[in-house]
Amino acid sequence: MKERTSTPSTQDYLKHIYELTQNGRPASTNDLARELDIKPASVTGKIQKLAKDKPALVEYQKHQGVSLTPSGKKAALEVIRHHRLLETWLVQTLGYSWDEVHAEAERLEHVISEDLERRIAAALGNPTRDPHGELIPTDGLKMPNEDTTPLSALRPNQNATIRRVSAQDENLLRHLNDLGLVPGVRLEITDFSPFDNNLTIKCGTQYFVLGSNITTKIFVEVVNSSRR
Amino acid sequence: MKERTSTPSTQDYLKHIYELTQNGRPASTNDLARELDIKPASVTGKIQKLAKDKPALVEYQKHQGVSLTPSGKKAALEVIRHHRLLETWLVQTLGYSWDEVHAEAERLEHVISEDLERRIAAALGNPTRDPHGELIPTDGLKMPNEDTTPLSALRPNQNATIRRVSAQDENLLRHLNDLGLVPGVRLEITDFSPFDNNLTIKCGTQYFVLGSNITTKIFVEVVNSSRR
DNA sequence: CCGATAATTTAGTCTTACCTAAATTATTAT
DNA sequence: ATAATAATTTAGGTAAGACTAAATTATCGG
Repeated sequence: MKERTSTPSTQDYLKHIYELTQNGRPASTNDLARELDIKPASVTGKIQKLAKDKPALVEYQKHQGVSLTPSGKKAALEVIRHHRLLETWLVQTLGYSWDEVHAEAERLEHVISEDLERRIAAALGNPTRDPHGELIPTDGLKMPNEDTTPLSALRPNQNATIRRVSAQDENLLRHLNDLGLVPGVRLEITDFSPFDNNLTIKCGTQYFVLGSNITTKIFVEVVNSSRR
Repeated sequence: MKERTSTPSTQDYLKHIYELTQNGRPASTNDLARELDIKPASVTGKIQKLAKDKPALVEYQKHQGVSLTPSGKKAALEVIRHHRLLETWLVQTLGYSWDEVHAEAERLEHVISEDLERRIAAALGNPTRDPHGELIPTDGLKMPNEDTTPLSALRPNQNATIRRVSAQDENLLRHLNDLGLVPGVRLEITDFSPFDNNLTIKCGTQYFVLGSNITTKIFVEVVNSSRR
């Protein structure tokens, strides 16, 4: 999160707790504060309030971190659905490129109605992924399953298809777009350097050497071939 | 304005001052408070701040009411442009009817970027009027001129074309839509009752008797015919 | 196990913007 | 003109939600 013009909303809290919590463990005050670009002490205050609201949106124990209750998770998925539908809409109907849409969607996601959400979804044909390949929670607020691995986990001779790119940095996204490393694209690992964890991949007729700053953000579906 | 969920933004203040000020006189604290659905005392406080900000967005003297400075007017026209473009977009691309769009646009108008504004305008072919016939301020934030009269000012034998309907009430708008009293439609005054100010109009093959609650909200362009 | 360091929480302050009630100013009718 | 009424402003209170600094609790290497 870059810089803050106003105070983070409850929805912002929930969204970031959802993301930070994807690893299975509760989110720390510090990490949340970094994401929201406010001070850890302020997070503690807000979290304590969210935890004792009724219905409680988060579960919280001192020094143990925060996680979402079922209603908190619903609210988080709602915002994420908004965000991803909006990004898809901006790209498909107004000619935005995938690196330009994040900030705009970030502001719109909080104010669109359920009615508008559904109309946008319908107009787009109820898409299941946004322009980055991220899954869009369903109307019923279920997050679809997905079986992907970070590109960084692959080794020479493995083949894979890019499913999603989890990044918001505009420059990085533009760069990947220029290289053609976008969802749907097929690639093969041709080399791995244990020293710096660089991967060399072959993509169409081109070869790229990618550092872990990139390979940890590209998630692929492994194609079980050339395994005999 | 119906009910308030959050605190009115500066943009809300400016937009309503703009509207209330269209009659040439400054807006009163009371009227503003009613529009914003907060108490007059709260308006005074906020107004005093806006007046001494730099650059000042409003001009203000105790007990004399508020008006917009040039920069305040620019900011107001910006929001109004957003609002009207959004309403047009909702109607034209997502199948909303003109009575459904107000509340949604009211929330979106504050968060869209100039970039998105221009893309929406371009995608719609840079429209000059919104679905209610209201003029959309230009990209350069000039409000186009218009020469219309309220329907209530017409008298029998006059002919006119509906240009805009200045109302947000959903029921009223739906009603007018059902009757076919929408921008572009031609009508003729056939009767006037000085007692209750009701007008009878002929519109196509139908006759309607309209009270002043309606006739003051429909603005028309008078056709100089049948005047001999 | 224990001290050093890092992470987190508490306590207290500040700002914003609402509210109500009281005081003031303006307007209107007699 | 003046009393009654309406409109507006002031004063003081409250609630959020940020901040800093100090206190507390956890974690980790030796």
